[in-house]
Amino acid sequence: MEKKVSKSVLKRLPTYLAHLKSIQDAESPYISATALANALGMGEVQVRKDLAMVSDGGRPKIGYPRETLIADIEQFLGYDNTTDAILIGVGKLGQALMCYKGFDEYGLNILAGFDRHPETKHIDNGKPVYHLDQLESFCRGHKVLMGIITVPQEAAQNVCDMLIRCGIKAIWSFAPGHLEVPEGVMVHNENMATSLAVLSVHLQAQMREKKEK
Amino acid sequence: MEKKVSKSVLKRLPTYLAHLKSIQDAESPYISATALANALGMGEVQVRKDLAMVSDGGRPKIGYPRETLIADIEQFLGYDNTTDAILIGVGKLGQALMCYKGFDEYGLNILAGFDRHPETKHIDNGKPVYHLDQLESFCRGHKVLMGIITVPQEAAQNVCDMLIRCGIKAIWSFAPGHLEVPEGVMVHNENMATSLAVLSVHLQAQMREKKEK
DNA sequence: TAGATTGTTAATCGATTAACAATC
DNA sequence: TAGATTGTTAATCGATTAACAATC
Repeated sequence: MEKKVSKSVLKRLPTYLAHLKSIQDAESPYISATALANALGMGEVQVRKDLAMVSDGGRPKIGYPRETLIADIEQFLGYDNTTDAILIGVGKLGQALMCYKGFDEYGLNILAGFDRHPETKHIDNGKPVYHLDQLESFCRGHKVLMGIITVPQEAAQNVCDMLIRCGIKAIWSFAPGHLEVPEGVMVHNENMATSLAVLSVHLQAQMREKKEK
Repeated sequence: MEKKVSKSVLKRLPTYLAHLKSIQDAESPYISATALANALGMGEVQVRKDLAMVSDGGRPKIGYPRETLIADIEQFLGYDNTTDAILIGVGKLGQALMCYKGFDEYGLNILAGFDRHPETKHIDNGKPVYHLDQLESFCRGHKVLMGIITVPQEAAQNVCDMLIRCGIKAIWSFAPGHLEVPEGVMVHNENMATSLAVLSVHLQAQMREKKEK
């Protein structure tokens, strides 16, 4: 356990975690890699290997104790100690994210939103919205390391540069374009266009198939 | 051009497209794979190979005519003819997606939203919100093939089953869990948890590094 | 012609899958 | 013991990168 884990493994871990949590009231307190794989439609060898990366609680014939496995994955993903984040661009999407309660489970805590026109924005759950001018002092003061970008594409790189000046090390961007960042800063693009591309091409293939019959 | 394209290539295409569109007023009407690669921080061989999959307009020494390339990628991704979709679960996220104007560019058109309590929901841009009871007749009537799921995890599989009964072939889900679907139907999970996992692990590594110094 | 760029063919790398030994 | 399951080692597969020939 605790070896170097590739990005592909990393991306599968939350899926396991979600499933493990969803069956917490099951009969047995144990679950095998095989059972997990079947439930998620994945290869059992892959699941077993992935689990071996983050846990060492597996026992032949029995499987993994569910609670321990959940704890191991959460610890590995850093969900056990919360990450503070700020969000820039309090439009509809920004508001949706700020109000989403599920992030607690992932150890994410959005402290505040920032916007060019904070006075017109209101967040249902009472989280504050500040003017962009206050970004740097807030980030430094609260030692914030993660920034969420939900501004239009035109403003994204600009906002990104600001975040970097504020000491942000991880950026979660919902703007469709590429962002230029220095080394040591990680950007993850929540790329809706990518998802649509995959689905769109699938539908095209489907329709072509149908026609040919 | 028009060969079988792997998923990894598919996922990169929207990135190229976005960049190409963002520089439409550049001096030259041509762009080389090298230039694209540099702008996006990618390997130039990879970009060239990707482009070769969808276009045949590249000319040595000159590069690709930008407009043609854009058209080729859009055609390949099926962005040129619009896909009609419906959305289920008109909460904050659902509303944000229904109001997002950028989807036009990807050929996606969200016709309507469906909800268990449509009377309490209102969409800014006037798109209709219907009761779930009307889902099947609407989908059949409008020959809708794509469904977007923005309901809480507990309801997701249920809604998913409904969509399949309505003849939906592509599902874009924002619920965090795994969805069970029959063959021929594609699910794409917009998995926020995955993104967070990648960023979270990066931050952990960063902090560990800092401590060690 | 020389140089930049394309597209293809071969080599490398990494991730997935298969085979198998270990263990409860 | 027999069978299920783990974890590891080897084989396969696919995707990326490197090398090179073709072309404007």
